[in-house]
Amino acid sequence: MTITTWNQQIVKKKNKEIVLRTIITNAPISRADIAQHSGLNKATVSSLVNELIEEEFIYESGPGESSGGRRPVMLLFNKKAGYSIGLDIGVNYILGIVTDLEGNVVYEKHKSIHNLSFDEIIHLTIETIKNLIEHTPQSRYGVIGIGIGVPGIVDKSGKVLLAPNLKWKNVDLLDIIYREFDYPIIVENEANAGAYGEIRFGAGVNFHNVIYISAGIGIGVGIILKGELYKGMNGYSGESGHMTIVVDGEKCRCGNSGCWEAYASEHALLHQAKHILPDATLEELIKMAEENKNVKDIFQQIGSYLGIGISNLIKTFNPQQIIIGNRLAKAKHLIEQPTIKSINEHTLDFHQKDLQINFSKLSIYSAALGVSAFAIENFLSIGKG
Amino acid sequence: MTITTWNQQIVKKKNKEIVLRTIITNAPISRADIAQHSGLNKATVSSLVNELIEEEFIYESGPGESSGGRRPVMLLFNKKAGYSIGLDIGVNYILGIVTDLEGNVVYEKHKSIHNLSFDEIIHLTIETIKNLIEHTPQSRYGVIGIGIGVPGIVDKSGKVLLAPNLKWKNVDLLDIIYREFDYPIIVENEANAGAYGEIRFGAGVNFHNVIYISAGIGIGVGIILKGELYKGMNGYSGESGHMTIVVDGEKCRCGNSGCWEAYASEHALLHQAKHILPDATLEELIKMAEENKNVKDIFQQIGSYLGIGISNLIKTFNPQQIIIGNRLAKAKHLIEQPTIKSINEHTLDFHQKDLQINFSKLSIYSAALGVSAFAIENFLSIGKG
DNA sequence: CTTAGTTTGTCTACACAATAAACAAAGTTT
DNA sequence: AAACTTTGTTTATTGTGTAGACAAACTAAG
Repeated sequence: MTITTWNQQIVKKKNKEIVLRTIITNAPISRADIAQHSGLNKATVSSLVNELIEEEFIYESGPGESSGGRRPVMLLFNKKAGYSIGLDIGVNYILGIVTDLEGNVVYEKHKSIHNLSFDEIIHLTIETIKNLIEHTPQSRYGVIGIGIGVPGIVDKSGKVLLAPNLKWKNVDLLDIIYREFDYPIIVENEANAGAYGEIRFGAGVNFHNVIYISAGIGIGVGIILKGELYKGMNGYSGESGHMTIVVDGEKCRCGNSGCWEAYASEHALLHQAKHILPDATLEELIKMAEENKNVKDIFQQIGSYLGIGISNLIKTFNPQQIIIGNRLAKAKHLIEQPTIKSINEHTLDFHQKDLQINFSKLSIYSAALGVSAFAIENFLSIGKG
Repeated sequence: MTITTWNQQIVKKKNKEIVLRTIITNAPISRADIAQHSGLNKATVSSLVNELIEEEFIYESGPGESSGGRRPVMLLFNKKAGYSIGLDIGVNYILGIVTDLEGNVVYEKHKSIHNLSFDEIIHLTIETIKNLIEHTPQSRYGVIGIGIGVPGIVDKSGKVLLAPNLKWKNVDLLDIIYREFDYPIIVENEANAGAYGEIRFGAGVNFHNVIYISAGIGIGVGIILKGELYKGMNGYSGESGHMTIVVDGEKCRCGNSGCWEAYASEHALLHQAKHILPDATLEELIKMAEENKNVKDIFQQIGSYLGIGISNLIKTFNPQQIIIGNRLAKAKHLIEQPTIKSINEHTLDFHQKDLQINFSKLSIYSAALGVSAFAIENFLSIGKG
């Protein structure tokens, strides 16, 4: 059982990473500026930059503006050094994307699915990945990894223990996919993926303590602390949708009663709207709410309950930002006000100071971009010499 | 804005810390064993060990058992290299302790207080610290720091924003104490301190994701993630006592209704016992419960509600361990069973796998030992050359 | 008791990364 | 045209960790 010890190689690797991230964040930037920005010596920066150029992670884009002396050589991140693949397996869709290293989608494949068997879903997933790989542009490092988001409980080895809406139990998804594709593979819970997608490319850029509320059929929570995803002991964190907000309240699908998601999810919404229009979809109800006061009231109530659960999380985490995402975010114009009002009423002023409450910016792409970002992150931190 | 860059000095410091911690954890241990255990080179270990001996952080305790060759020289941590001071300011007591670097209490001062004014409490605190310093044994590094735990919301600069039970508001306690004592000072919320105390010296030793429930007059929560205290954006995390568990439920002192602590705290207990015996104390009720079924039932109900809130936290954090501490832990024999039963009923099997539910081991010392440990930790990581 | 082998801890030569300072290159300002 | 400024590279130096040789101190087998 050896610990991570420190030596010169690690120092170099860490500093190289600092240089690369400085370039990614501040591009275009010169060697001299990197040195000043990072505190590293000019010579060190020069040497590391040259290695990064050699490895095609960055490139020189030509001279910049002089500030009274020799003109600097500006450096840019080579976002096309490799490409990442992200998949979001939903209840009635599979969304696959190919992104460059900056998270720009260069190709996507969206398929609606209905009542497919387990085998059919797996087959479709594999076909989708094959298609995505085929459509990945040529590059130095090629496909640098595959990330897959799933609406369920995923352990740290990439096994899906339970995905009620997919009716999956103990599916070793990572293993199944790895048998077909010899790339680094990441399987992650959809809420965790969405959270990461948003802090990397969406509403949470530059935020470090973020709680992402994935409000869909159920409610999942993605927890970003100190800029990193928190997963808990086994990877089962963020099941806050099942926290009790009404002791002995409404029955929940999980067997308990009074769970948050029994009051504030899409499921709860559809359930409440049943007596107005049975079998309505979220999208239909959003339209109806324009003219039907009763439907509008239901959205308001959902927002209000959403705020109560969010308030609970705020008290526990004292986060910098709350991001509301997934399907209910489509009803932003209907639920934003009641949600915020409810949060205001239930939360102490302390906790609301400096707190941002936002909706997802990446819409349906949150989770797919998130898993894609995991793969990129992995590649950038271990992929370099 | 310079980032932490990596160079040889930092490498050395980190490795020295690894060597020291290896000794602390595995003492008595030889140089050769440290090398094998840490992965560092024998020569490196030898050199760092000699520096640590020079600095009196460790010492050679003589030859150990041979394993078939030259007998090893065993090394021990010099727990008497310095002493730390910890204070727990409670509602009706002040507890001060002096501990060695291993957290052993070498001197303590316990004072009960009643209805003291703010100035009187501050004065008493300062007098207590003076007394503790006087009773600190002579050592190489003397008093290495002072930690103070307070039942209230503390920001990251050591300011007490709100301590309802002390009736404090915006008290810059760190500054007040620092004017009197020129030592490193740490002011921390009582639940955070208790959590840290327990993972360092109590029920949570060797656990890394721990939620500490400080169940006193109110309920505070200390959150240990990946072995570190999580404090949130401003330091206000862990106010989970005010999470809603019954929408529109019992009125809480915070202004909201249905808060967890309105159902599961000492305050809730005393409130419910009012009709049986007005003005009873927790200690009296614990005694009464032996023969009075009604009182026993109240404890059971408190335990049951305690479990509901704990279950909420388990779903969110997927922790490795729950530790129940502070005053209600005195009623362990009364509330343990109903609490665990309630947790079982409200929590998914996944989350209960590998989960430990324990009561505080340090009784009244949790918080004082915790802040003392903060000071020690601080000293050991930055105090070394 | 002798001898061979083992373990511990130190010493020496070396490799490697960061750094400071000198320097060359390429610009601006007066 | 001369002096100054800024950028980026080169060179010599410093300070780490490491491998391997070594001496010291022990065990075990004959």
